[in-house]
Amino acid sequence: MYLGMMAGHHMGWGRIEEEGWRKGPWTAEEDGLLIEYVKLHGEGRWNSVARLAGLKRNGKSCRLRWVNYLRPELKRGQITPHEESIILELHARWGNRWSTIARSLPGRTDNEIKNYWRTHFKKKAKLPSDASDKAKNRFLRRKQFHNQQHQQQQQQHLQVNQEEVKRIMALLDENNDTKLPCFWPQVKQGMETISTYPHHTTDHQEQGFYYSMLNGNVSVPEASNNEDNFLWDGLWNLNDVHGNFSSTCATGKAS
DNA sequence: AAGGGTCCCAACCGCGCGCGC
DNA sequence: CGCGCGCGCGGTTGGGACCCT
Repeated sequence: MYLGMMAGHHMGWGRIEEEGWRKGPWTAEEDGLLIEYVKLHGEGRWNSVARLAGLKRNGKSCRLRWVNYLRPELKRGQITPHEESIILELHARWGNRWSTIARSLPGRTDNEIKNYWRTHFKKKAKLPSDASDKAKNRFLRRKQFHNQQHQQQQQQHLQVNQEEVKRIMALLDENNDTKLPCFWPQVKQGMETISTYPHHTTDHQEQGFYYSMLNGNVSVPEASNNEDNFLWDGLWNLNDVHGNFSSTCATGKAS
C-alpha cells in the first residue's frame, strides 16, 4: 500500500554515485528487494544487502530505509497527543537523544520524533506570540480530524482499561510487599478520576500523564537524584504485577 | 492568481563506538 | 595497540505540499 504511494512520490531523481551506489528516493522494486532480504536473512549485516539482494544501495542506506520506513511494526499516521506529551516530557529529561525517546514510543522512529520535535517545538519556542498563535492554530486545525479519531479510539481503550485499572489497584493495595513510589496515592487518585471522568481532564500535561498511565507509558519527571530514578523504576515495572498494564512500554530494542 | 514563506519528512552525512583480527 | 568494519546516532539537507499575503 504505502510502497506504491512513496514510490511514485519522489521518482525521477534517483541517481548513481561514483562508487556505483544508488542514492535518493527508493523505488517500490528496491523496497521489495529489501523486504525480501530481511525476510530471508533478518536485520543486520547491511553491507551484504547489495550483494545478496541485488540492490545498488550501500548498507547504510538499506538500514535507514528498513528502520525508518519498511519495518512492519512501524506506526503510520500523525503523532497522537498522548505521544506528543511523552515526547515533550522525555525531551525535557534527555534532550536530543532521539533514539532513547523513540524506545518509549513503540512504532515510532527516532527520525520521526526528531522531525516532529523540530517542526513543532524547536521553532515555536522562538516565535513571537502572534506568530506562535498562528502556528498553533494551524497545527490544531490539522490535528482536529486526527484528534477526533484518536478520541474515539481512547474512548474504546478506556472502557476496556477501566476494569483493568481497578483490578490493578486492588492488586497493588493487597500486595503490601510491592514497592510503590511515594506519589502512588496521587497516581491512584488520578487513575480513579480518569476511570470516572475519562474525558474531562483539561490540563494537557495531566491528561498526557493519565493517558500514559493507562497505556503503560509512564511519563517521566526530571530526574534529580538516584532516589527518583529508583522510584520511577518501580512504577515503570508495574507490568511485573500485571502483564498487560505495560504492554506498550519499552520495545525489544530498548531491552 | 501568484509567489514567497513555511511545513513536513525521507534520505543523506559525519562522527563515534564496539568488536574482531 | 591499531586498524578496518559494521552499525547506530544526531544533525542537516532537499524538495514537494501546503499556506498566507
